Amino acid sequence: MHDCKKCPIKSFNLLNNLNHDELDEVSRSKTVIKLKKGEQLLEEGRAINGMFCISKGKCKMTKLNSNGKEQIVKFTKQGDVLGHRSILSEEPIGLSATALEDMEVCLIPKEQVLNAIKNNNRFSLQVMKNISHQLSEANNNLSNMAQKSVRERLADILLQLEDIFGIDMDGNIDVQLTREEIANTIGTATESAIRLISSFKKEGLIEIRGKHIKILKRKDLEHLSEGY
Amino acid sequence: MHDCKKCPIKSFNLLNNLNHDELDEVSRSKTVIKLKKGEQLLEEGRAINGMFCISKGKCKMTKLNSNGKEQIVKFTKQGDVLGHRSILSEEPIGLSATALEDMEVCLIPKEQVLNAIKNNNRFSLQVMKNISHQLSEANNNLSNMAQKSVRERLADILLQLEDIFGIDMDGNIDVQLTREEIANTIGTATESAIRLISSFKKEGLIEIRGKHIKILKRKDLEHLSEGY
DNA sequence: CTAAATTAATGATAATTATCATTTAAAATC
DNA sequence: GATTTTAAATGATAATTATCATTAATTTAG
Repeated sequence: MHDCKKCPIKSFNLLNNLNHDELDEVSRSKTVIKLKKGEQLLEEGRAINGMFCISKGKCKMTKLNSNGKEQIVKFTKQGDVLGHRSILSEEPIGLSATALEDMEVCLIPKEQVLNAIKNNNRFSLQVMKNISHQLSEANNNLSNMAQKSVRERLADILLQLEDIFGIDMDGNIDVQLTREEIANTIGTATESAIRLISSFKKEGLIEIRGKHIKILKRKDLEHLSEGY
Repeated sequence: MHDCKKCPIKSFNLLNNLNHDELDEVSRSKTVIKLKKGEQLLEEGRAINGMFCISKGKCKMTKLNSNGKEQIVKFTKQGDVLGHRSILSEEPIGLSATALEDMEVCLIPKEQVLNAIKNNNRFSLQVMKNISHQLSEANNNLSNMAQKSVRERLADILLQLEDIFGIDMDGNIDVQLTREEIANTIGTATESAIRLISSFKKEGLIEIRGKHIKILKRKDLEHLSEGY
C-alpha cells in the first residue's frame, strides 16, 4: 500500500491541504485501481462511494445524449480528482469517465472525504474553489459551444488540448484522440471534423501524423478561434 | 432595514442554514439594491465584494463572446444567490447579470459570507451543494448545446423556461424575453429563432401573443427536444 | 396621441454543416 | 505477415442555419 504522504501527485491538488493524520487515514482506507486504455472508470448515472484521484494516465469525461451520441465534456489527467462533486451534491455522477491510456487511480472512501470537509477548513475551501473554477470553465465552454462555428471550435479545442496535456518531445499535443473523439468534443459530425482538420493542415496551421497533432501557428489558431 | 430573520426568501435558499446570530449579523451588514428593468447588477470580469440574494425579480446571466455577441448562460430569480462562486474561487465574476424586470437584491458583504462558511458547517455544505448542482446543470447545457440542432434547443429552452419561471394566470411562461434574448440563449441568429418560434406556433405546439408564450403540447416539445 | 425607435416577421440567398456512400489507410488479431 | 476490423479520408448531395434586405408591428418617448 502506497503512503499518500509520499505521493508526488497530492502536491498538485486538493489533497495537499490534508494534514499528516488525515493523509495517514486516507492511505489506510484508499483502494488503488488500475485501468487499461478504453476501460471505464465511472458511468454516468451511477451512485459513487468515494472520490477518485488520478495518479497516472488521461481520461475523457463524457455524457450520453438522448440521441445516443457521446459528448466529451472535459478531459482529466494525473493529479485531477473526480467524483467529489457528486459526493457533495448527493446526486449520481453526471459524467462517465473512460481511460484514454492506461491509468492508475486511487479511490478514497466517501466518509473520509466528508470527514475532511467537515474538520479541515483549508481542505473544504480548496474543494469549493475547485468546483467553483470548474463551474466557471463549464460556462465558458457553454458559451463557446453556443456561439462559435465548428471551425472556430476546432481551433479552440486544439489550443485547449495543448494547454491541458502539454507537448511531447516532438512538439505534438501529448494526447492521442480519434477523429471521432475530437468531433464528439466540439459537437460535430466525424466527417466534418476530419475535413476541418485536413483544411487546417493545408493552411499550415497544424501538422499531422496519424493521431499526432502538432500546432504550428498558435497565434493564427487563436485568432481563428475568436472568429477573425 | 429589513430583518433577514423575517425574510420569506431565505427559506428557499442557502441562507436558511444560517443561525439566529448569523442572520442578525447579515441583517446589520447587508445593503438593499433596487434595479429597474434592463439595468445591470453585475458585470463580467469585475471583482465583487459580496454575495447577492435576489428578493424580487428576474435576471439573465450573460457572457460576452469574442465576436461581441451576448450569450445567455443562465436565468435567475427570487431566492437565487449570485456571486458566491466568485468569492470562493477568488476569481472575478464570470457572468454579467441584467434585470429582466424591476428587481430588489440584497448584497451581503464578502466577509460575512466567508465567516459563515468557516464557522457554520451546514451552511458551508449547502454552498458546496449549490455550486455542485450548478456545475452539473452547466454540463448538461453544454452537452445539449453541442449535440442538439437549433430546433431541438428551442424546444428545450421553452420547457426549461416554464420549469424555471412557472406560468401566469393565462398559462403563459411567466417571463418576457425578446426574440433576440431567446436566440442568445440557444446560440442562434435572431431571425432563425423567430422563424422557428413561428413554425412551432404553426404546428400548434405553442401559442404566442407578443412576448407571451404558452406551451400547448408539452409532451411533443419534449420529444422534439430529444430529436424525435 | 403621435413620432421615433426598437422589435418582430418575412423573403431571397449564401454559407455552413450533416448525411450517405465509397475508398483508402492504419491498427488489431490470428 | 496476411486477414479482419476499425479509423480516416473524400465525393456528392441534402439539410440546416446565417446573413442581408425589407417591411410590418409594437413599444417608448416626447
